[in-house]
Amino acid sequence: MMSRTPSLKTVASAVGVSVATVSNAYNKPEHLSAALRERIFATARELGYAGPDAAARSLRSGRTGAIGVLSTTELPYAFTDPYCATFLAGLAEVVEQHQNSMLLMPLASRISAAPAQVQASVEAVRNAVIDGVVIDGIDDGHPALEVVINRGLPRVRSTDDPASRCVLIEDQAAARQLGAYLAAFGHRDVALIAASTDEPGTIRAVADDRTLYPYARLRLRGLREGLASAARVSVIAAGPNRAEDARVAAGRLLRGHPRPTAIVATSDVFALGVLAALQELDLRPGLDVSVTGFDDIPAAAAAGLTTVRQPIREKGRLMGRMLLDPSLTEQRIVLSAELVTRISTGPAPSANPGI
Amino acid sequence: MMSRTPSLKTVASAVGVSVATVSNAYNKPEHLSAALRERIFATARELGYAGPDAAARSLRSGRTGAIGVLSTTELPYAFTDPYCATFLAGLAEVVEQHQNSMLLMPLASRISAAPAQVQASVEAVRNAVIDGVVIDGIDDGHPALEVVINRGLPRVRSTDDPASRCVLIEDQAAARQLGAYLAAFGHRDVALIAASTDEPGTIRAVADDRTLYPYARLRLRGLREGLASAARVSVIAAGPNRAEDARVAAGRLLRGHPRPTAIVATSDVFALGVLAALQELDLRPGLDVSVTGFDDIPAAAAAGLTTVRQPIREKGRLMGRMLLDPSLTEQRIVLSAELVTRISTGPAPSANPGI
DNA sequence: ACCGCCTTGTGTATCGTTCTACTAGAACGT
DNA sequence: ACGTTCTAGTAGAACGATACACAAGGCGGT
Repeated sequence: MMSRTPSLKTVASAVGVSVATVSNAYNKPEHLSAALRERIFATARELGYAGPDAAARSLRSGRTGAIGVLSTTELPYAFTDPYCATFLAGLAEVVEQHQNSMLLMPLASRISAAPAQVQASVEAVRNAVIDGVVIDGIDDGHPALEVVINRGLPRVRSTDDPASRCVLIEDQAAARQLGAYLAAFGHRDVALIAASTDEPGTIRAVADDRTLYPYARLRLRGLREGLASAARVSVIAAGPNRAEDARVAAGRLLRGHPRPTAIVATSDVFALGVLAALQELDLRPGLDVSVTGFDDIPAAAAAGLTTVRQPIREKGRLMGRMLLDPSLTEQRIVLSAELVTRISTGPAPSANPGI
Repeated sequence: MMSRTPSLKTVASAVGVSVATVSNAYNKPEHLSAALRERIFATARELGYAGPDAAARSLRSGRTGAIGVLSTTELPYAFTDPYCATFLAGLAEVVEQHQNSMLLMPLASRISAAPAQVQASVEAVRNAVIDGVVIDGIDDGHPALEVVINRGLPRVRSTDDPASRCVLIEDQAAARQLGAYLAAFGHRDVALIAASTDEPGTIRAVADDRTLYPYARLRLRGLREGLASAARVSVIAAGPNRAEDARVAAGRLLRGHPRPTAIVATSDVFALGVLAALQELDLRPGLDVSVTGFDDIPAAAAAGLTTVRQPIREKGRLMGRMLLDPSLTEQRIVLSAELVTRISTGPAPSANPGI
């Protein structure tokens, strides 16, 4: 009886009008008489026609009503990572206001490690039916980014790039301030626990910053500038942003000799792991060892963590607006970050009690 | 020079082969010689061709590589609400494994209140270029759900429905157990703070359960069954799931007379708000007033909250697999929930000290 | 020489819309 | 009567790919 799923044509011939008219009934209701429009909708309902096909409509009209999201945080962790969840929430506000949907695409950040996964994310971007992309923290040259550029999709990045519109947070400047603050407290031996594209669970000292996530890299640079020659910085790459990895990494650092007097983490999530490690060893944050984070997630205040506050949600909102709100024409917006000092930092312990 | 964005045809004529061959180069690389394939890719790169157009491909092939997500939790809160974030994380695991993307669509849960918003979400579902939909907690009859059904999209629901595949959690049974547990403790006057489709900030006593979210409704029913005739239940609808609203609602309840001996919340997020209200009034949870939640989010354990543990992440995973993994053929899966008793509950205070 | 089969590649119909340009007729002012 | 403008609707060409059936050539077996 029913010959496949009905299309515009089916409805058109059932009603006895042209396909264009049926199309207009859905898209320009004011361009045809109310009577006919109702007749069309009635027949459509009767035939079980659910409105114009989405793919065909996108193909012909060139619009899709969805924007893509590409983030360093791997999909399953995006929702539980406080930074990323806040960012997405800000973005979602704007997406909702503009009656769009958001397409989250899987992304392999670990370029070197998993070629098949990288290929998968390239495919995902290639096949994504979207009007534009918000790109949070992907390195220049990432194949998925290349596809976005090649496709000519409007894009907004959170990484400085003269070829793209972008929303930046003054990461590096804030980290510099943090470095100066620690230097003033007399810290001479600082360890940085940095998020990297290594497998979760990986913990290794690194000399260069190549495997670090872009944001971690900026923070390391800023920290070095702020500390200047006051302190030596050792860098531990500890996989993506999981508290557990930071706890283990900090445990090793704290048992090592000489013990760093300050541990800087590239995120609050990491810093909370560091605090856990201190507690296990009965060390007092701010007195025995200073600890700092980044982001100022809600849990940071509760833990008394010195950190750098960033307008994460606002960043999400602005990136969304750059894509969806034509009245926002800026090419490049810089948001400032702010050092928030709490009890987890203090003067470096004066001397090594062991000597 | 360059005549628009290049298409398959452009590349085909540049290389001197048919369009079908270029298409094959991308989709069935093994069906043509390596030499030719390379030549095609080289030319494509040269012309700035970014691979087959996503919309056209979806139209012709009928596949899109994305699944839709429809949730009662409004988009901006989806990421910060612990229940929803966990659910999405589980779903995302599976989506990533199957190399799909996920399309989050805005949804107005408040059917009655905002016709324009409802219309917007209907449009979003209509225009969504997806292969299937995961639907979490939407009521039968919601217009957006109707569109999904009409479009004939494969769907998985978390609400019992003989016409759809579904993954259920034994909400009601667990709530019944909770009711019996409270009854055994001698509670005679129980207040339920329930998530509703009211505006955030709304707090009102309700007689019927019509405005409650579907999950809240089930929990109320179970609770009533478990308490049976042992206690009277008053229901407060407190808007969507925000701790702050529950704090205010609980404050009113606790200052009222007679004061309920137990406050049941339809989620842990709510319950944490209730605990905050107790603290403000110097009341001791489990001694002066018993408090229970639902979900067993991480913060619940820390707060000593009696709650019902649900396999939220697993539910997300299973719903994803039902859509994407052909080897999972069940039509209906029921997951069990478990009562977790902690210090926030105890015997009802023996008598009203005022008398 | 002949058959079948594999490999590599080709034409072309088709997916279901929206867009552009156009028309028939009514309404209207002069 | 005539030109203009408006309304309600139409015809047919895109949009950019993939599916399907088929063809040319090489090659091995009998």
